[in-house]
Amino acid sequence: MTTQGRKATIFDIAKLADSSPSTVSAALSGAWKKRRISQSKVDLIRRIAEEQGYSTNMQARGLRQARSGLVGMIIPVHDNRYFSSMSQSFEAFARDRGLVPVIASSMRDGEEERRIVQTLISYAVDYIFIAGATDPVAISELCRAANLRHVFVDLPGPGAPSVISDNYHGAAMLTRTLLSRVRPDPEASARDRIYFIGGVATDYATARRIEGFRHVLTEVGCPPLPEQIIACGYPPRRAMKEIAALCDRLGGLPAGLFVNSLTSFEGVLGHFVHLPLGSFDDTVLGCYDYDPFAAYLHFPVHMVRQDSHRLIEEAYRLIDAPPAGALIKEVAPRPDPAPYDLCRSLRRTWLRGRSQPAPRGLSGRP
Amino acid sequence: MTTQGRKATIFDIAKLADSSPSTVSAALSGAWKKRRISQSKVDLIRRIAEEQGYSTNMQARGLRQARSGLVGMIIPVHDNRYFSSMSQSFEAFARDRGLVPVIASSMRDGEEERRIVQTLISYAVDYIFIAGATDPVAISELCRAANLRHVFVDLPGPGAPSVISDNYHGAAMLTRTLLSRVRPDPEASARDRIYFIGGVATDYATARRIEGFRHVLTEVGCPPLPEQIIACGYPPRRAMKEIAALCDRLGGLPAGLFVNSLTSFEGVLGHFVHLPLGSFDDTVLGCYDYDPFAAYLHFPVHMVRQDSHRLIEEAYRLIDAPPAGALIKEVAPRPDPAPYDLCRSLRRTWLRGRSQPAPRGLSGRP
DNA sequence: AGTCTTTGCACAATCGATGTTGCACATGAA
DNA sequence: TTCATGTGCAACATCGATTGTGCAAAGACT
Repeated sequence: MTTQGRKATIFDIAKLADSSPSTVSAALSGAWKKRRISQSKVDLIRRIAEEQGYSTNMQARGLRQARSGLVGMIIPVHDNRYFSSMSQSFEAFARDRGLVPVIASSMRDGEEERRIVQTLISYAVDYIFIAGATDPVAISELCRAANLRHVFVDLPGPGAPSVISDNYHGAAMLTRTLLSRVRPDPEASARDRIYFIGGVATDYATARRIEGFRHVLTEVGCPPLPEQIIACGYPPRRAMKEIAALCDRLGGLPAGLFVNSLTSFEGVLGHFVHLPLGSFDDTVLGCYDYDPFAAYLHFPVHMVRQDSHRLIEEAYRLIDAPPAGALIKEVAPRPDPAPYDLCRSLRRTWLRGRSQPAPRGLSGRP
Repeated sequence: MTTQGRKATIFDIAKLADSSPSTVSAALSGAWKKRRISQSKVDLIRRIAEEQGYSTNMQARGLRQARSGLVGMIIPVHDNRYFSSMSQSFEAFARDRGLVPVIASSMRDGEEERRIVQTLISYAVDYIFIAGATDPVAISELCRAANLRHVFVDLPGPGAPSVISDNYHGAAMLTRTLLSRVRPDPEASARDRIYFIGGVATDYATARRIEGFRHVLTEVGCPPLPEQIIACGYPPRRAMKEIAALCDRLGGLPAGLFVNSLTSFEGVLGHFVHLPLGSFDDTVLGCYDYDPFAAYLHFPVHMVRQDSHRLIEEAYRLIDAPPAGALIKEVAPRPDPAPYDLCRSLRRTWLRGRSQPAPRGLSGRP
């Protein structure tokens, strides 16, 4: 390509091809059949464009077409396996459609979230996904005003379709798993109960999980006391503080812990580092969300694996065929059974002592 | 705002303010002092714009100004703590500058990477960061042709500044840590050695880490044999296969394992699940990269913590004051000591049996 | 040959914002 | 009163693509 200062435009190509800008545009955009441009001219123009390293100026195209080819997605944070897996799927599906994904994190700040929506509107994104919305009502309003298609993921919102995990049944499932290792007893002391920690009680997802948690405990005759539910927000630091306070109150770790999210789990872990050895032996842990590393901690953790890929897939489906109202589509999560068994067996071995060390590293399930 | 079909433009605002589009533009863009627009007119225009829910059409502005306010970043994958932390920092710095971050993942596919660069160019991004580039030479060429500022991160490239981790010394440090638990012995059997696994040997970062690894081993009189270095690529699956094959060859796990990245570590873990109990007792693990959950696995892992925030900070610095050539700025990583001690002590306790269980959950360092 | 149709393309308006230019009016000095 | 100097703003060209319209030339048909 001619190493000029500026990028080539359709005008430059037109001059070189002895043709007009509109013809060049049609030839390169694929509209040439409709516009009856001859095959030979198209070939010529394509060759020259190639030589010149031409590429469409998307700002100009977008301005003219009142679209941008961008699709936005808002997530609370990037550095979290659940949301980063969503980003990965979101991006893959966007590329399949020839769209460019723009992913922004709100840090769970409602104002930041609104600013991001405004910005995306300014850039004329074709539609947006909002995952884990902090202020869904405001978002819906902004989008409606700008006539912008949108779908809520993970946390539902009004005035637009939502795709969410089946939090109620997922939580019930996890609670039952925890109960399989904690004998339910209505007379149990505070320390012998299961505690729910993390999340915001007014958030739909957290609320539904708490309902599931409560339902199962009630079912076995041990309805949770108010203090068994500690919805202290999502940031790791909060969970760390709360778990520390809880341990102080109880004189030790409780019999079971239902952690509401990976970020809260990070905080719980942050406290565990400070605990004396053996502290975890009589505690059973569950986490709503999956992380491949968290699944292999030095103490067993039951995890609920949300299918972020399917969440995103369904979200695209809803964007393509927008239903009228604020439909909510639920996607079932599944448990991740392997780690616990592994870890429990491991511990048993360690406790048994190493009289007959197993051969290192040869394959074979425990 | 008047609930029309379309969004308000400066023309609409001009009409309502009994003024002209250029005046509205100047009033809203902040250039009004330079253009001698009266304060009263500015106030009027601002009020009306607010009422109408006006927001600048960034495509039009970008077209006119030949800039977009977008900044791009390419990373290999989203769902990896190292890169997602980078995204987080990248985004924060971008917002500080009033720019909109566009983050894309290449899946370590050179062709995809080039397509992404082309796309970003089409959208007239102001500059781009490339983290963990797969084909840095091609990227530099594309950017130069489009006259696009760029910086390489994590993996250096030609023709532009680079910010990378001090892989050589980081790897040397990690190797020395591993050696503190594996007696170096020139006569050691294949199984009693330390193996390096993961990464691409021709990648700069991996190459430097291998150099550091080799240097330290050579220093203690045990230069690594060729088969001790298994640069099998980044995908988890590859590492899983290789570690399985290695275990089969050796009749068990080796004495030490230097894992080149988190993704490879995921693969290693994937194999460990299939191993019999007690397999890890005589193996010391190290991983170049940090993940908060991976730091607390059920067996000890030494981790090198790269300072992704500083990497990005330095990258922005280099973008702002672009040096002439292909300068390389190195940022020191640091070890993450806590987990190993914790885990080792934990194990000791478990092995000792539970004659006197520690009080659960009360604070106090091990 | 004359009319009609089809082919192949160029022209010009348009998207919304920016920034240069110039004009009308006001104020102050001579 | 006249000229110089400011002030406040509108007109217009521009960015690079898309798209509705029009118009020659070539071929088809009577």
